[in-house]
Amino acid sequence: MASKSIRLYNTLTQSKQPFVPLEPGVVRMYVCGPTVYHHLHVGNFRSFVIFDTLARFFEGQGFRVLRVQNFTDIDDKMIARAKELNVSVPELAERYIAQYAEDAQALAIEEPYAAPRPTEHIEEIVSHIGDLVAKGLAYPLEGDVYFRVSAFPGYGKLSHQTSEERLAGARVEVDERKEEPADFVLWKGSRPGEPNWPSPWGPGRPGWHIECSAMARCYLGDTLDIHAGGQDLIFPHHENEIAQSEGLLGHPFARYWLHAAMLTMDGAKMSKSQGNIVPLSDLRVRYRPQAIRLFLLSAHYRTPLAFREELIEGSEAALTRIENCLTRLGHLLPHAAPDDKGDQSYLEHLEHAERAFDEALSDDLNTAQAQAVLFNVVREANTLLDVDSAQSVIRQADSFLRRSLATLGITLAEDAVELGDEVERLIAEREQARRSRDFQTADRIRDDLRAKGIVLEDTPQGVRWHRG
RNA sequence: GGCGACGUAGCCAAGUGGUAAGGCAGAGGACUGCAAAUCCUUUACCCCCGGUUCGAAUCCGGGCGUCGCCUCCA
Repeated sequence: MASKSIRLYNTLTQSKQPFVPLEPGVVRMYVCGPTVYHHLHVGNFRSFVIFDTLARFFEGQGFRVLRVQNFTDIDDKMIARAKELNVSVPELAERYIAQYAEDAQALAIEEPYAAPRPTEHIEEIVSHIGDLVAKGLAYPLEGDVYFRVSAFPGYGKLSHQTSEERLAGARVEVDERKEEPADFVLWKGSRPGEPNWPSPWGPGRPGWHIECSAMARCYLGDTLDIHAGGQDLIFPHHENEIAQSEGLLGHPFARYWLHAAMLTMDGAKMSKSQGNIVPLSDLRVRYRPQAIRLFLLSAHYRTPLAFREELIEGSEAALTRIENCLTRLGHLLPHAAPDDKGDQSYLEHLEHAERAFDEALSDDLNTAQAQAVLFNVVREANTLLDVDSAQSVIRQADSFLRRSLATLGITLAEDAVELGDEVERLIAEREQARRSRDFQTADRIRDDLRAKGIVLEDTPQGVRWHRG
């Protein structure tokens, strides 16, 4: 059979490559996290959910995953926003890190191995910059420190464009003090009143790009297996990280660079600066978070995904369909034939589906394809349950669905098992009424319970209920 | 202008050489006391024009259109 290898599209090589970790069985993965100055929107979470799913898949395949995802808690935006809200920068950071945590929990994003913040790693950052200066790769300038792009020959290898090529279309004001327009800031001297830390070049704060280089190295070592983020980070952020890290250390910073495409809204990228954002904290109270996650994984991660609220509604319907299937499986299990063999051909079919599901995710994390496999199993299981069922089949279908959902990070809330005596009594009463063909009473009870959020469904195996 | 992508049913979206996954929505039907759930049926000239090939949504060329990055950005 084809190799079981996982293939990932590497932005660096612009091709899909078999994934081979540096250390067998361990995946060292750094995901660029958010700047915590505002509510995060659904678009931000697309990439976090995607790379969380990748980590879950690796784990399911037996890897140990060291996933680091940072919080940027100091930069110009943080300072400006803190001033706007009249709070300190650390207070601002705490507020939005807490907000992120709530959002992430709702979307079932697993706790990372580490969630570092630059303000807690100033020492490593300053030291990294100092080494770059000593090596001639950076130069101090009036309290700032800049990276000398001309001293790093590989600059442009990730974004596949040299700085000269970029210059042609440059529409940006160039800081005339810099040696070259492409040089970027590593350390930013502070102005009065701004948060600052001591350094050999005077008080200041880290530039944006350096934090990831320094913190990734700190937690994961000199070479990462995977470095991931949104496509909009390819340039300049990740290009600069490569320069900072490889310039200093002299070997590859990350072996696989993964980039998630943007979530779009009316054809344009969802982004704060364009003012077309939907904060996750708003969305998740209107729609089930699991449905939001299902939606975010409904397209392949390198394809732009169109966002509209009605699409989330569609995902809710799809999610309900899966849950109904699981409910049916659970409900029918006690009534099924205790036949150990079950339907042999269907069991084989399920095994095939399991392979197909893994294969889809192995192929550059094709979550859309994986979802298709999952929904096919839902339909086939339903078909089977309509006519016949054996316990072995039910158990296996149930376990396939649960395992697949867990891999995608779709965690289903189990209905509370307790209905309460009163409700139990009403359900029994309705059953009695139905048996005596008193449908008026039966329907009245059903309506009453529905009003209380308990939905009854009559099946050949007896009444079934769910909350809704 | 440079670099990188994309254009598949009403909508979202898989599929990189052998006549098109999946989800949502719509229509019809089966089942049901009625519902609910479920199942079945049903909707695609794969942007356009050339080329390569026995054969292309899939490869090549051209065109049209859209998006991203080049400035903070997941």
